[in-house]
Amino acid sequence: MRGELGGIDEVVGFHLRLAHGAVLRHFSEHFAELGLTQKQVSVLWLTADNPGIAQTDLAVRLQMDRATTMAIVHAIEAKGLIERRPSATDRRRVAWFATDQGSAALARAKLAIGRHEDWLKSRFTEAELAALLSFLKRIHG
Amino acid sequence: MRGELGGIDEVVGFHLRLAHGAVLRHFSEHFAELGLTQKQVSVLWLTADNPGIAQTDLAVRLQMDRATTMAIVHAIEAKGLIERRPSATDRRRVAWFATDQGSAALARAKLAIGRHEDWLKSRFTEAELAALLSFLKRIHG
DNA sequence: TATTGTTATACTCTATAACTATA
DNA sequence: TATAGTTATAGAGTATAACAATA
Repeated sequence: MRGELGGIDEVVGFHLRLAHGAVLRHFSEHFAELGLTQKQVSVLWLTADNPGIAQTDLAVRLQMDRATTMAIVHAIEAKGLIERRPSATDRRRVAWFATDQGSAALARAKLAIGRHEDWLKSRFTEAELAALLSFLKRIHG
Repeated sequence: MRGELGGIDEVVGFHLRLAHGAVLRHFSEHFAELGLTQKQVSVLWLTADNPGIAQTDLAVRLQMDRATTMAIVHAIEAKGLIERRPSATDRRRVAWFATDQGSAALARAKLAIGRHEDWLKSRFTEAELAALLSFLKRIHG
């Protein structure tokens, strides 16, 4: 029944939070040697796949505030993994590109995330995985 | 295929993070007047449902570090929503109980969370919801 | 020796508000 | 007026390390 609440175990948001925490914990514990957080890898990955992307575009893709995006972009810029160039058409914008070092770091990160994803996916059949992915996309729009 | 990674959109953990963020954002934006975070409500709820629960038990149920649990427990203790009593059998332990004020706050929070959950659940059929819940539980164990 | 609660500390993520430069 | 980037600031959540009291 919708709209009725008994114990906290019935709350979908509760289990979503625990699941997210478990996955984040696994990533942090197993891939600390990467020197990159999940979020930093996301920004690096999106930048490598979309050369010249601006911070506002990254913010939209990652559903983050502009200021939050700044902090993450600047953290991986400081590591030398991405670099900025002025936009040719709009001088307010900054175009971001992965450096060679960034591409190499991303390749390493993808291997780690591949193992991480296999650990996560091992619980599910292919059909279940497709359903889960569809459900999650429906939640975040 | 497992073990292969193309774009970031194929990464389950990526969508889990976005979904979690979207739900957290909806809760924060719509129920700021509660004066309680999701996490604080969780602790209050578990305490009300399990009178005399200890911090370590809360930590296990919420998959948190003891120190992290402390911060949340003490925050809602400071609001007067839960109170401590020494354990009768083990003097190291603290037994936690919801106060009358805490029970009232929890009742209000449950109404808010009910609306929040309806917003979340509106995307799914009953069968899909059962599947989603099962998947999430499988992830966090 | 192990467990419970505690404190100090630090890092990540998140957001708001206000500012500058540009459109 | 609106947008892009920036900075300052603050709060929430997370974790590690070390300690005292108790088991």
